[in-house]
Formats: sequence, C-alpha cells, structure tokens
Amino acid sequence: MNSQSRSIELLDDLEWRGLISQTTDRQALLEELAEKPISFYLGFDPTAPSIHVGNLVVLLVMRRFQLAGHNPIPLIGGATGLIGDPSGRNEERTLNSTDVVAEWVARYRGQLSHFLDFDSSSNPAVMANNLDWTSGLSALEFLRDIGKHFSVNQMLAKDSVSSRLESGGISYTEFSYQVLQGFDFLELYRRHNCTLQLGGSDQWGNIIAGLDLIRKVEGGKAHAFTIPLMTKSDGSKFGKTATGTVWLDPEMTSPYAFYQFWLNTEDADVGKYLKVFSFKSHAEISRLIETVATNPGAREAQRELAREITTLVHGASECQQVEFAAKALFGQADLSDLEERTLESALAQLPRATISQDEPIPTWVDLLAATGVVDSKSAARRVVKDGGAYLNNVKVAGEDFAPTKEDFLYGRFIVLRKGKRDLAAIERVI
RNA sequence: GGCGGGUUGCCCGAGCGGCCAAUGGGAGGGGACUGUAAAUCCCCCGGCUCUGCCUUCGAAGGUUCAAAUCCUUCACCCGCCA
Repeated sequence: MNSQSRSIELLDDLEWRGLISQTTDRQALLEELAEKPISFYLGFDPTAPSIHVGNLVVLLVMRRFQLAGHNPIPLIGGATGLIGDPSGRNEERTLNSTDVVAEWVARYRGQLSHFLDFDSSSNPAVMANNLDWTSGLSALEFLRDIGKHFSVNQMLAKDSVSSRLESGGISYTEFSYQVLQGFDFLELYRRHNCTLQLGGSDQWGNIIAGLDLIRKVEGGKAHAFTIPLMTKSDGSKFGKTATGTVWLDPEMTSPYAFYQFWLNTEDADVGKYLKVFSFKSHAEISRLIETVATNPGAREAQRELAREITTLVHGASECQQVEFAAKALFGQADLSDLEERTLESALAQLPRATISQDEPIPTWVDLLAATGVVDSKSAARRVVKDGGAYLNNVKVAGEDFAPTKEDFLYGRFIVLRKGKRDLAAIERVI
C-alpha cells in the first residue's frame, strides 16, 4: 500500500473511531501525511507516579499514527510538569518538588515505551524530554528569544487562561505554560522536523501557540490534531472507579482490578471504548457491537475489550491469569472443587492478608478490614449486618463470626467476598 | 477603604445554645432483581476496645452545667458602595 492511501485510511479510521476532535486544515494535513512519513509529537506531563487509562486514549492514537508509518516523538514534560498546565482546571495546581517530578519522568518513560516501537527500522519512536532544552536556558534568553513572540492579548484570550481569570485567578507560572509548550513544538520542529502535534481537545490552545511560534520564528508550517475527551454515557468521569483512578502501574492498580475495570464497562459505552482502544478490524468491532444488542448477557464485547487492553498493558500471560482467576472464583458454588494449585494462582490476583498458623484466627470483621476491601472495621461490620459478607462463597452471619481451621481450603486459603464482586484472599502460613 | 453575606461530613446543602454524629439530595456500600449490567425497590453510610466512648461543623481562644449554634481574634470566599 502506498503512503498516500495509507494516510487517507489512517484519517478515515480515526474518524470512524470518533478520535478526531479538531485539526488544522484537514486537506493540508492529509496531503502532508500522504506525501511522506512525518514526525509528530504528543506530550505527557508527569503529574502522578503512573500514567492512567485516560492517558491511554491519546497514547493509542499515537500508536495508530506509528502503525501508519509516521515517526512518533513521545515527549515527557520534565519541565512543563514543574510548571503545571492550567487547561481544564479551575484551580491553581500545587507544585511538585523537582525530585518527585524527576522520579515520575523516569516512570513515565518506562511505561510509554511499551506502547510504541523504538526499534523499528523505518519509523522508530524517539523519546524526548522538554527539560533537555529548557534547563540550560536562562530567564533572559527565554524572555528575549521566545517571550517576545507572544502577545499577552492572545494569551489572555485562551480558554485555559480566561476561564481561570474568572474563577479565582492564575499565577504567572501557570500563565506561562502555553509559552513553554509552544517552545517545545518549535524545538521539536527544529530538531526533528516535527510538524504535527497531537493532544487532548483541551490542548488546542497550547498547540496553536506552538504553530504560531514556528511560523513567526522559522517561517514554518505545522499542524494540530486534537482528540475528544473520553466521556461516559452516564456523565461520570472516565477512568475512575469508586476506589480511584485506574492506573497502568500494576502496583497501583492490580492487573486483576484493571481487567475488572474494563469487564464492567456499561453496555452503553462498550462500543465506543472498542473503537477508541481496540486494534481489531472494523468488521470485528462492528460484530462485537452487534452482540451487545443481540446477546447482552454474554458480555462478549466487554470480555474482548478487557482481554485486549489487559494484554496490551500487562502482557498475555498476566491477562490469562486474571481471566482465569475471575472465571474460577466468580459464581463458583463450591470452591473446594478447585485444585489447590488452581486456587492458589487464582487467589494470587486478589488483595490478600496473611495470618500466622500459630496465632488465633481473627474474626471475619478483622480479616476483611485487614485485606483493605473495606475502609474500616465499622464498614466491615455494616457489610456483615447487611448480609453482604461471604466466606468461601457462603454467607456469613453475626459480627463476631470467626473462621475455624476447617474453613481454610487445603488448610491454607480462605476466599472472602464483600458483596457481589469484591474478592479478597486470606492465607494462613507457618 | 466602607457596608453586608458566607466557610458544615466524599460533594451540594439544612441546622443557628441542649432532643446533633448533625435534615435533605447526590456519590458510595449491602440486599432483591439481573448479565460480576442498566433501571427500579429496600436498607446502610465518622471512628473505636460499640447498650458506651472518642473525633468532626474554616483556625485559635473565650462565655456556659451544655456550643456546629453566642463572643473575640485570625484566614479565605462572595455580594453592594467607594
């Protein structure tokens, strides 16, 4: 396939998936993409110890561009992460220390590298960090060389700034953010001939700042491409559960919980998610969307979604293990039917508490609290009182109930359950 | 600078000296139903060594037998007038 038809196909595909919010001159962009592989970038500011499923939306668009033959530059905001992007926020951010941000930069780098191909012979990804070109820059140089090209009038007009001016103000630090991001684009244009920046739809203003700067300083032309913010049909925020953000770091969100997050996608959203996150063919995605209407109870679409994304993020073997654990533990009437090895590996996926063989067995309430499935012992008591507590799939009654030795499967394990789907494991060790 | 209003539990928001761990709604949790859904209905929803005790109503002091409720100072927010 030649690069022209491949690029047309790329944009059509992105359109079909609902991944295009806004672009600069669509025809010009298409022509440039079709002419030859181009370098494009997408920035990630390190604002947490891990990237999360929300970041995955734009990251996977980046992957799609690479698969279509273009050269991705994932940019980690080692510098911009120290400043704070005012976009989409109605409050000033708290600054993180340089140590913390440096640590997060390292972690982001490791995570991002899973999703792009850095070893491709034709169009390898190139990692960048904007701290590289800002840390040595003096304030005077910055103000003279970069700042001079920015009109405060235009800066004030940007949504990110004007909305903040109405809602309590903005510091000079965050006000300057768009200048830094504009400078990034200019620098990548100079270094890698990067002529396209991707971003969430809230990044439009910042991206445009870069386009203007490239035009003014280098007389060059570049493009902007923004991706819609992910929304849920019920209006709540995508990527959050009751427990909090769904992270990619397996230490912060276990692969089991990660898989469950996707599996529990609502019918109303699963079609959209498949389009956004899945790399399956249009035909296959359409078929899966059909199944939501024809046989919703089977949740085939949710299962496929969960499997594909968990495999992508945590690997095939990890995904198999969590799928297996879910299958083994859910709705299994008699857990003692499971072989010891099977049970052990299934339970390995769950939050757990360990007790010693020679200590007295704690009450159910204490055990549940110890696994972290509930926030406090009071909450654990409430669960028992409300009839939502299960031991090895058998309902527990009485707040003072304590398991006996006989309750431990193979003398080692107890499966605790709170409600319908919150599982935890107790292991008794020597 | 002047006058007035506000700051309550995860969020919104009542309470305005004792009956307040604090009305109501949302979020959240459990149950029924089901598909480990949605909608609906019922129950719960600060903590603990749990018939009691401890900590909460912007912060710190004070009055009182007793304060989220009164007084003082401080911080932040919001109207109206300069």
